Amino acid sequence: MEKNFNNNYILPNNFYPINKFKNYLNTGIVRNYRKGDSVVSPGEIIDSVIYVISGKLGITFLTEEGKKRMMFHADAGTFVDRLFQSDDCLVHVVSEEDSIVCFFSKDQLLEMLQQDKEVLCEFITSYASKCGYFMHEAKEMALYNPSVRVLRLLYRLCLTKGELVNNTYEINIKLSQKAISEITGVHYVTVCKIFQNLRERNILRKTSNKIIIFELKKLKDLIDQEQGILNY
DNA sequence: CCATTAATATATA
DNA sequence: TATATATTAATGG
Repeated sequence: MEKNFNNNYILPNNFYPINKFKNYLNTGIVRNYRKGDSVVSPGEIIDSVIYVISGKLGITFLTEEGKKRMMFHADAGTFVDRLFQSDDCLVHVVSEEDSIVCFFSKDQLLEMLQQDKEVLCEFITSYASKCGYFMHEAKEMALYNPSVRVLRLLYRLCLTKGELVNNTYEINIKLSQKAISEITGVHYVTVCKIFQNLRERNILRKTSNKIIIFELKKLKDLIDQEQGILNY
């Protein structure tokens, strides 16, 4: 297991995978969903852990005004906990791709964790990775203003996933402005303006599947100023 | 779908 | 009260 695994969960998906659950699929209930299918309706109580065998689930919650907000995505190997959560918000789980999932009840889960120490370790590690993501999220929201949050996300992505290619950093990642908006809580129009601004300053450029950073130091400087960067 | 732009409204320091 | 951010709506790739 890598050291520091807990620090590398920047995006709300690909949390630490629990591969050993695959050995116990026969003890749970396996179901197939098509893209767009609802897996758990808002308010529905299923008292299970939903393990994603393949595909991807999207977990959103409804605001009081009835608007949806993304919480995280559960990729293959990760899970959605609908067992230990205290439910004071309306969570909606939707299949974002054709997916195969396995429902484990509390008894089935506890049995696995008791039988197999490695499963226990993976489960805790996976939960910790998700917990770490949301703790970071809470800290960002509390300490930084919207545009700085976007800059910080880009900076962190560069440090962790950036590759130095002839004097520029390339982050090979498919990340839409809308996704960045969901992660940072910054309105998507504002995200668009931020990228426009960064492009004009020749600090970085984003394409649909790549972010190229020309001036990492300038990016850092903007973050350290702790101000908004949009001036019109 | 996703990104851009403008016009307008809120929010915040 | 100036600046930052959100909202809405229209438009284009």
